[in-house]
Amino acid sequence: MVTIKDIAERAGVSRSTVSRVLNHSGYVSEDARKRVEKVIEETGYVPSEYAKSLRTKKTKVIGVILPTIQTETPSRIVTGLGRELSKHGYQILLANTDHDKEKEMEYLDLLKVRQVDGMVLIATNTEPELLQKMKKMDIPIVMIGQEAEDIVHVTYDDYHVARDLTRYFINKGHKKIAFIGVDETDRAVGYLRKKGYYDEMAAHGFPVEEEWIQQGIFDIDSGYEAMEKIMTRSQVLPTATFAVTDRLAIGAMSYLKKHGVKVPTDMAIAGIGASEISQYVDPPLMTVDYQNEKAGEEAAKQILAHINSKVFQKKIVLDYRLIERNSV
Amino acid sequence: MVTIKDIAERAGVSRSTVSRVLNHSGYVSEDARKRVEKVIEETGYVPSEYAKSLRTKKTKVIGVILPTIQTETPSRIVTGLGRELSKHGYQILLANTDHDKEKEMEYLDLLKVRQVDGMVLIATNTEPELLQKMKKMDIPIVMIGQEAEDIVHVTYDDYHVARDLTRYFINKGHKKIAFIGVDETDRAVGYLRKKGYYDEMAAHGFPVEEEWIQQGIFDIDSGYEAMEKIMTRSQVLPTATFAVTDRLAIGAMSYLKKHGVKVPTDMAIAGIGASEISQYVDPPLMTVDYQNEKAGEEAAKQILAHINSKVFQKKIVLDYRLIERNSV
DNA sequence: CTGTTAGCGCATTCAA
DNA sequence: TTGAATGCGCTAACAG
Repeated sequence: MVTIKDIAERAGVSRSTVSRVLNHSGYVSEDARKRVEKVIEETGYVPSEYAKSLRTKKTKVIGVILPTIQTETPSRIVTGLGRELSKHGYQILLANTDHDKEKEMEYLDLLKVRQVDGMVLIATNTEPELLQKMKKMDIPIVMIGQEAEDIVHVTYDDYHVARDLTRYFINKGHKKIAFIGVDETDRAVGYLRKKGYYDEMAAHGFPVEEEWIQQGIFDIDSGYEAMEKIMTRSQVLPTATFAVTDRLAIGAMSYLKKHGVKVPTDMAIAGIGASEISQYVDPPLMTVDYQNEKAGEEAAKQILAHINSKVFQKKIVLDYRLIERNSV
Repeated sequence: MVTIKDIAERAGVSRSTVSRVLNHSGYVSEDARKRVEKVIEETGYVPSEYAKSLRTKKTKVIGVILPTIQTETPSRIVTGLGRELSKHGYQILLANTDHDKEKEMEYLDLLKVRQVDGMVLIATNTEPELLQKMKKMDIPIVMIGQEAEDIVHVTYDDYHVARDLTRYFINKGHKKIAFIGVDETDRAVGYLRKKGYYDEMAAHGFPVEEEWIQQGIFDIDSGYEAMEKIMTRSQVLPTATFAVTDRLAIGAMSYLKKHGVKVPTDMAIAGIGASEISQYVDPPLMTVDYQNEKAGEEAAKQILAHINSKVFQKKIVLDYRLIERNSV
C-alpha cells in the first residue's frame, strides 16, 4: 500500500508538504506542488480515510437508521439524503432494523462506535426510552417522520393533512366516512392522522360508527382485510374511506373491486403517500404528496449545519399537496 | 473522549490488557478482566473503530453501489445483503448512482478510498471500462445482476426465464406474441431476455413482426407508451405481450384498460420481478419471482468468504419461479 | 499472565 | 516556504 511517506520520498519532500498539497492548506511552492502531484498521479495514491479520521475526528459518514428499505417512503427519503450528503463528500452508513424496535436502539450504539459524524433516524415510534437514548447521544442526530421535544426533527403535518383530506370528502357530500389507520405507537401515522380525521368529523357534527374505524399494518393485505371488516360489520355502510397510506387504500380497493362495490360511486377512497402505483390503479387513487425526497434533503442540511456548528432549525414541518384523482 | 488509555489507568492495568479483554484474545486473569470490565461499564467506553481499522486494515464495511434504491429489485437485494452482513458485524456503505454511469466509476474509487473491505455492485450494464476497472480493484468485489468473465457475480438465468415465459404463452395457444424490452446495454434485462424470447419464437417457427418489439425504460409510463405503439402500429395485432419487468407490464395493462382491450382474453400479458403490486392489479399479473433477497444474501456470503480467504464461487446463478396468474 | 514497545497513516504544531 | 516532531487510539509482537 502506498502511503504519504512513499509520496514524500519519491517527490523529495517531507510528509508535511505532501499533506499540505493534499489539503490545499498552508504554503507550498509551485515547484514542490508540481512534483508531489506528479508522483501522486503516477502512483495512484489515495490518502487513507481512516488514518485521516483518527487525526481529524471526522469520518464524513452519516448513519441512517430505517425500519425497511422496501417501501417508497423510506427509500425516497434515503435518496434525498444521499443526494444532499454526497454533494458535501459525506456517505451513508445504512442500518436496517427490519421493523425491530430493539435493533433501533442497538444501531444507535453501533453507529456511535462507528464514529459517524451524525445520524438520521427514520422513525416509526416515539417510545420514551428511544427518545431518551437519542438525547443522550453526543452526536448530531435528526429524526424524520415523528415529532419530539428536544430532538431535531423533520416532519409532515400529519394532523392537518388528515383534516384536509377528511374535509375534502365532506365537501364532496360525504357524511359517513370510514377510516383505516395503523397502530398509534406510530404517533405521526397512527395517532395524528386519526385525530385529524376525528376532529374534522366532529367539527361538522358527523357521528362516527365504531365499525368504521379499522386498523392495518403497513401492507396491502391488511388494507384488504380492514375494508372487509368495514363492509361486513358496519350497521350503516360508509360512503367514503380514508386510508392512512396508499398501500392500505389499494388493499381496500382490491376488496371493493372483488365484491362489486364501485369506486367512487358506491365508495370514495383516498390514501396518503403519492406512491408511484397510485395513479395506475383503477380508478386512479386520490392521495397526498409528502415530498419525501425533500424531507431527506432537509434532514441532510440540518445535520450538516449541526456538524459544522452553524445554525440549524430544531423543527421543520414540510408542505404537502393533495392530489385529486377519480377515486373520490 | 474516553480512550483505552483511560480505561487502563482507572483499572490499574496496561493498555494491552484492556485490549485483550476487549478482543477476547490472549490470557487475562479473572481478576484483571473483572476490573477492566467494571471500568468499561462505568465509563461507557467504546473502542474507536477507525483507530482499530488503522491497525488491523479491516473496516468491517462493505460498499454497495446501486442505480437507485427506489425500485423493488435493488431494495430487496440490499435487504438481503444487510441481513447477511449484519450477522457478521459488517455494515453497508451506500453509494447511489441515480442511474448515472459515470458515478458508477467514481464510486468504485470513492469506496476504495473509504477502505471498505469489499464491494457489491448492483449492475445495470457491462461496459468494458467498468469491467476493466473492477478487475483492477484489489478489493473483493461481487457483481449482482449481470454476468462477466473474471468477475465474481450473482445472476439470474435471464435467458431461460425469457424462453420459459414465452413458451408458457405458446402453450396457452398464443402465436402472435409482442415484446416490451429495455435498452440492450443492460445485457441481462435488455439483451438476454430479448434473445430468449426470439429464440423460443424461432424454435416454434413463429414469425415476429417488427412492430411487436418495443422498448421502454424502467418505469410504468414507458410500458404504457410501448403498448400504445404495439396496438396502433402493428399490421397484425398480437394476442399476448411479454414485458421484461412488472412495471412495464403494468403500464401496458393500463393502456389496454383505457382502450377497452380485455386482459387476458384479447391480450394476455406477463412481466418479471414479482413486484408486490403485481398481485393487486386487475387481473393479477403473471410474473416471475427472482428471489432478490436471496441474491443479496448469496452475494454477501461470497464476499465474506473472499475477505476471509475462504473458497468462494466465481459464479452463482439463482433459481426462479414462474407465478401463474390470471393475466395470461 | 502482563507490561513495554513500536507503529499503522495522517494532520498539525513549532522552528527554522 | 519547509521539515521535524508529535500524537490521534489502537493492536500485536516480544520480553518478562
